[in-house]
Amino acid sequence: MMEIELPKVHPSQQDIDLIDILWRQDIDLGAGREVFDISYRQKEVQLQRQKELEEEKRQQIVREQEKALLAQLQLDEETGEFVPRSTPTNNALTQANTAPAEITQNVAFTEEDGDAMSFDECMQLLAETFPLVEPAAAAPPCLDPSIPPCTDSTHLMMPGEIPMLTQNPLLPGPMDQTWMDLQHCMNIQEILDMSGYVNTAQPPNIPESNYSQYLPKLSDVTTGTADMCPPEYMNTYDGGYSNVNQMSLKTPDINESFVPDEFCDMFYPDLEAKVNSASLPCEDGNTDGQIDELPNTPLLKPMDLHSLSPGQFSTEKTKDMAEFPDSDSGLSLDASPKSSSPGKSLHGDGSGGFSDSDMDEMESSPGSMESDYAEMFPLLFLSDGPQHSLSEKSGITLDETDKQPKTEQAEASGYSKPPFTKDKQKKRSEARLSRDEERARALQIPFDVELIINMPVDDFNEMMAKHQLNEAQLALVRDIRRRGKNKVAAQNCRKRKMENIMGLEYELDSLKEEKDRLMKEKSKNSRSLREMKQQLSSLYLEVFSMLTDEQGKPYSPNDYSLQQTSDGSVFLVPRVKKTLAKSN
DNA sequence: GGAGGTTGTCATTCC
DNA sequence: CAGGAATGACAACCT
Repeated sequence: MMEIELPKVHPSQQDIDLIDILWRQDIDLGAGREVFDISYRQKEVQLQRQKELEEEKRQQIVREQEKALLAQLQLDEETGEFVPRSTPTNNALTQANTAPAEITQNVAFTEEDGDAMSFDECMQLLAETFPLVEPAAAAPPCLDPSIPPCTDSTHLMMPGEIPMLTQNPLLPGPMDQTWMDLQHCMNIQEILDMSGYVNTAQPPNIPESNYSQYLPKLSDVTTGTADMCPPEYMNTYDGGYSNVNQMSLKTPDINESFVPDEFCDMFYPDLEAKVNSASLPCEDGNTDGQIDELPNTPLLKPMDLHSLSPGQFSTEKTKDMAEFPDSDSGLSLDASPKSSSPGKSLHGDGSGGFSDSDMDEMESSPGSMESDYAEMFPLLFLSDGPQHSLSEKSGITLDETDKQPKTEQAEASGYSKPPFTKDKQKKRSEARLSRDEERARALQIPFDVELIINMPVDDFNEMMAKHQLNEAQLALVRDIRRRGKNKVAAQNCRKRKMENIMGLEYELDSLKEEKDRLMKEKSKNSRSLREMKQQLSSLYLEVFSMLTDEQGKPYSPNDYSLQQTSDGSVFLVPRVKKTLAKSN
């Protein structure tokens, strides 16, 4: 389309230019919209949320696992029914990993063996002792899918069969915590693979690197934000998950792991989500790849190539000085819009002062000051070998100044795309940048503004010392540097602020979802517990109905209760005696 | 023409 | 102490 309108003088060269321009426009467009377009931000946020959701679910799986394990152990400590063997914590954890049937087998009355157990306690014991009665009691073996379901055998001990779950979940540091979480996740994956829930093993997600931690330059701001998760935000979540994990270890919770359906609900969808989102890191990689594919911008502007000798500053320079008396002596005071207005020029005559809009006009007019100045005030700096090496040494790249002439060239030659908002803003930005450039030129400062801003301070000072600038020039150069630094800082600050806001919004959403999830889980557990109690109650009564004394009379559940000793045998204990023992 | 967003700049604080 | 990052506030500009 566009080529038709072009004079086909040098088709090949034009094609190349066109490709280059379009390519740059694409790059600019992509980067600009990523940073500034709210819809793109939201997409990025959604992407990030998806990833965080996976992370959360993965942590949730680990949490559930640890909860399920420690719930049993905690149950011991709270009720005193199950006396943990005098083993180290690891052994206790190992025991906790065994099936509930084994736990039942380990049941031993404490020193209060003679004490009465509550009805619920008895029923719980019964439920675990006679798992055939109701499915809920048989469910615990499904707690850990890696363990073959324990049937009616009450004398099976498999302490060493579950090595992966014997790891101490309390980990020393955040890195180790993250790594162990990943290991847990992998283990769960393997478990599910073995149990046939998942077909393919999913490699563990590589811990997300904090892309946002490295945002020192505007170019990074505009290009490196495919992953928009703010670092503070990510760190907060990392820490938060670690905390939750450790806190969950102290939370006894039996019910949620007892129901096989729930088990499947908890694990399978998450892993599925994991599989579905496995391509996310690749996207990041692509983004990075794009960044990497960006051409290494030359250190110097094309304009710089026309460097002239210092001696070429001649009468034209003075004429130009007269034309642009906005040379505000380099005082930062003059940088204020008021002082830059014609009427308030420090020079007082107001004849040559120009406002920002004036400068915009001058900048936007074709063949205007930009090129004129380039000819009139070539950068002396470039004729200076040492400084060049300095800039190379410091790795300074003048991206904006490198791109700017290209864009102008494209616009001038009719290649320009439709006027995007971003373009206008970019133009405005360039115009603002040019304000300092104009001042620098007006004061005959022989350095590029970008160089002044981006140069390391040592090199900058060296350069200042080498070129004997007057006070006004020195002040202006320092102001330009300060403003340039501050401009980038302000951009970063705003970006950070936006990321913080988005992160907080996401955190709020996550907390709401977590609350809903916990509420549902609570009601589900309550329902399950209620059903279990009913089943155990009926079982208890059924057992009592089968017990008779010497005369063949049935025992009354009101007068007797069932208790189980450490060797698994069940005794009928009179309730009166229990009450008395308790009172003691 | 006014509201809201964007950007640059200044002042200030902190590291 | 200088340099610079961070940030609130303000103004100019744009949509």
